[in-house]
Amino acid sequence: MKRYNPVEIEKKWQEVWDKNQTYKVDFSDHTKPKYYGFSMLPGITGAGIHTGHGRTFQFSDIKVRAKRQQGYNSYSPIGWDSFGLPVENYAIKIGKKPRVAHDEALVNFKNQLKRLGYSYDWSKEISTADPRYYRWTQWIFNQLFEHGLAYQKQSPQWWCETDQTVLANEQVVDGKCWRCGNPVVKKNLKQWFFKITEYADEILEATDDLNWTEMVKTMQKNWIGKSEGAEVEFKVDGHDDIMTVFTTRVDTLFGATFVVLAPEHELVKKITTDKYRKKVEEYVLQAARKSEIERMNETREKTGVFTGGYAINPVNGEKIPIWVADYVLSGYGTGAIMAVPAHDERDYDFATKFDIPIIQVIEPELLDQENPPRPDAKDTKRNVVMCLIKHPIDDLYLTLRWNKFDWHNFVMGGIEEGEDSQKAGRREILEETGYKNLKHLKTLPLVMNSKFYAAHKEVNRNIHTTVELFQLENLDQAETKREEHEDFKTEWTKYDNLSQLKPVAELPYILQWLKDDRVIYTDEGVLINSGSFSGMETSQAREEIVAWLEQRGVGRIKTTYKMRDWLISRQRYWGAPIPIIHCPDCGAVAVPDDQLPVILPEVEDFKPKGGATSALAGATDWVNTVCPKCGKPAKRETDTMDGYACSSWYFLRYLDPFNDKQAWDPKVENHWGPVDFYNGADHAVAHLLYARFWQRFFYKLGLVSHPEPFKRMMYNAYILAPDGAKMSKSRGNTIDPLEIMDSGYGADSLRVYEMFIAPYDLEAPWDTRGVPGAYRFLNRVWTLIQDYIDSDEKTLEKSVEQEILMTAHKTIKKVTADIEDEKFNTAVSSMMEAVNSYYKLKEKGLVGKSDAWTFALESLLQLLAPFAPHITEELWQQLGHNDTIHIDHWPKWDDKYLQSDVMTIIVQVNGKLRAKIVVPKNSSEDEITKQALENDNVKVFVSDKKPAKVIYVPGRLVSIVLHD
RNA sequence: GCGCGGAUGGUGGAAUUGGUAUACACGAGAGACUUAAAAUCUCUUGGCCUCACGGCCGUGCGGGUUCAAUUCCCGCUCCGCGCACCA
Repeated sequence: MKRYNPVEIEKKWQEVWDKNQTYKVDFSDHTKPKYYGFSMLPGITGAGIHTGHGRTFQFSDIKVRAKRQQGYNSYSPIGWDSFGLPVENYAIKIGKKPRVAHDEALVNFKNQLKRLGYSYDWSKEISTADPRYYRWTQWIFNQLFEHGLAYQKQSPQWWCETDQTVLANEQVVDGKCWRCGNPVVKKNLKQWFFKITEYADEILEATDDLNWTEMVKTMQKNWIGKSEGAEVEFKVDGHDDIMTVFTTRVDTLFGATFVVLAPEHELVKKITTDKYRKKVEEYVLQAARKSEIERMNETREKTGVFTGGYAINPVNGEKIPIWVADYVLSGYGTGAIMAVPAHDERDYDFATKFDIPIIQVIEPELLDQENPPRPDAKDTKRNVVMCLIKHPIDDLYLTLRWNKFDWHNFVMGGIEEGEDSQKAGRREILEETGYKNLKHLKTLPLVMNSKFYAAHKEVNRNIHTTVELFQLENLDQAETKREEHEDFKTEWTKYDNLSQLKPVAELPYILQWLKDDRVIYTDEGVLINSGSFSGMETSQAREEIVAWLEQRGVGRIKTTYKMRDWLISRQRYWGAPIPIIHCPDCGAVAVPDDQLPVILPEVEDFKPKGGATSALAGATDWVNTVCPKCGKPAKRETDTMDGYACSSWYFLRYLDPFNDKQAWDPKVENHWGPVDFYNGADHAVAHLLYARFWQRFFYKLGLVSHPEPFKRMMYNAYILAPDGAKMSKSRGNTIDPLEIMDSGYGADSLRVYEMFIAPYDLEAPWDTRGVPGAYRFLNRVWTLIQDYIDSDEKTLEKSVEQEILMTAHKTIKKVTADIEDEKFNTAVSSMMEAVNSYYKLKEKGLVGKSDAWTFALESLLQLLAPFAPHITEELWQQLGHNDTIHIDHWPKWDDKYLQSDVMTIIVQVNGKLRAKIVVPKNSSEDEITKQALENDNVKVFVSDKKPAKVIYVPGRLVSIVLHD
């Protein structure tokens, strides 16, 4: 019997696959359905890949391999993200030129990936730094430029001092550079942008329908950050200037008691009066000096200064002060806001700090769930005061416990003509409780509308409640004159027990107020203090107030996005040159398509110089050229493109990698696009948004057949290091797949463990004993099949044959479904179960050549092939097959083998498992329940009691319910 | 702070529409084979009680719905991730 030697057979089969071009795809072959899948383009670094990356690549390999076996023409390409910061920084580190450093690192990458046995079509390998590739990246730039989607703009941008370049918003994480982790600063520079914002709405709308990991969809939606609202114009008092603000809550316009400009806002200088100029200038300067990191780490303590200017609220003509504060961002909306402190937390904090009035303009509408209004009762409307009365010393509140109703609440009463709520409160307290010496502490700054059925008066109450907090100075009581004592008793209640009061619909707000001394109502409700709009629902008011403003030309509906345009300029050498020539007469002129590629010139010193220009500026021969339009001397653009540009279309180049007439042939894309399966553990926002943007642009140009590039995007987790930390080279805790393979376990064991370790979306720590475990499993598969090969013909007993076939068919069904559902870990488990079950028969000497065994073992190999391609190919051949197992070999199951002629029924007594009974499949309900009740153990628990109920769930259980 | 996940043995993790909790693997223990070890094979392995049959408890905590809850509902605690003054 041959022994399982993974190192030997893996080498052998990798050579055979290479030679036979087993995984090579013929694009023109349309005889089979296509399947196009792969993982995110690997970025070249000095470190190579670790087992976490390996797992990521393997997910797509399994999907593609399974489809290939299922009769699809499966294409899994491979390529390299060769341009960009990681390679350049690595080159600087090892003191070699980027091209050389890249080529050397690539050797290790290729070796790793080849040894892992991924089914790539290596004949179509691409690299983004290959001029034959970036020629078309530049061509796409020209297309965008031509369509007004690439433009140059001077603006403050993120700048990384360490990497000496600007960064896109998406590449700044928590105020730090995504690459080096150092804090970034803002620099005002002239930069190239792609106008992704033009596609924001389109991309957003299409997001929900994508079959993508939900988290990624949510992140993208948040990143786009669409918010629908209105612009409102405020006249500046005594100026011709108009101050435009953006708001999503135009319904709160009557509650605006001040307006705020961002420190960078252009109006700040103009409207500041001389008296406040010094302070304002100081504040603006200070805000500019603050790094973003400082702003983020700060507590949210509001700061700001008054400008001396006033704005006029268009809706009521009120003059309200104009402030400058850094809690208003210059880059969002109009960089100016109307502040409504009653209904916005930030504005509230600011207003309380600077003593600015707060005006409530929305009243919450509350319904008492336990005592809802009754349709047959009369409706009564009242203004009411609710009195919270604190004990003079202890943390207790005076409450009323009602005799006839299940009520427990605060002292309440109507506010009468000529009374204010405080006065009414004092009167009610005296009348109902007799307490007379109280001091008023405060008023809840929120009047609430609530509706409930008042049982003691048999009417529906619709009340507007003002809540007053009093404290007793002492416990002196006057005689209470009324008979109300008969209705309730007074009671001191602890703060913690106030939540049990009823009926008090206002309770949540009251409790929050007592606890935090801060209640800001930001939800929907009904307008008050809002002129002719009072009484209107907020949603309706939003529409009507905008209409009102629009009529007068001082406002309009407006949609704003958080997403900004994509900044693509990089002041670094190692990237695709931006194909632009700056001509003194013609301006920025695109290099004509037939002159592409603009080859990245060889330079001696490629290191960043730190200025606003890249190292390319030093290549004078290259920089100095002539204008393609007028022929006059002109200079080339020296910025290179963001590496993300290169990786935003590679999935299209994969479909036509050697085309030197066009980026890809739309006819090929029409058959092979879009990508059926795509996965990765990074780039949830940046790369995936950029790729979607470009795909949509290409779609408009008629170059691709679908508006979305990736049908399925599976966002997987990375495996953690054995120490539970993130695997990283700097921590020194990475695990190199080569090391594991070289130690004798081979790629297949590693691959099986990678899939078995955890579900794809779970971060699980790497267990160094996991690969040996997977090896044991494969070794059992090997032994089992050797046993079969060495055996003679055998006639199996019927029951044994049935058992084998049932296991085989069950496993086929389970693994097929699990791969489809991307539950790779349970797919492996079920194959292990099958092998364990076959092994038991083997130990009994029951393995022998027979149809059942042949089917069981061959189908097992076919199911295992995507996970462990080498051992399965070897054993497939040993079983006498001359073709590869990896093409067109997938087993089918038949449900008829899954049925057994008996079934196990669980018997529960009072919900507890008491017995299991085995009954023939066709038993009737009566037979089964009868048998259940006759079971000895069941009898013990039923004893002499009579079952009150017997529930039978067909094929599952009998549940016997006894009375006490 | 807001949003979204999650919490199951010593460990990684399984469990259709609510219906045998802990599949599979790792680790641990015992045994077989062996001069011995490794490898391999078999058995045991949630806790407590019991000679055993079996019983009681058990899926982060506290309640609820149900004949029946890891699963559904309400309230909490802790952990992870995302967003973070976005008007």
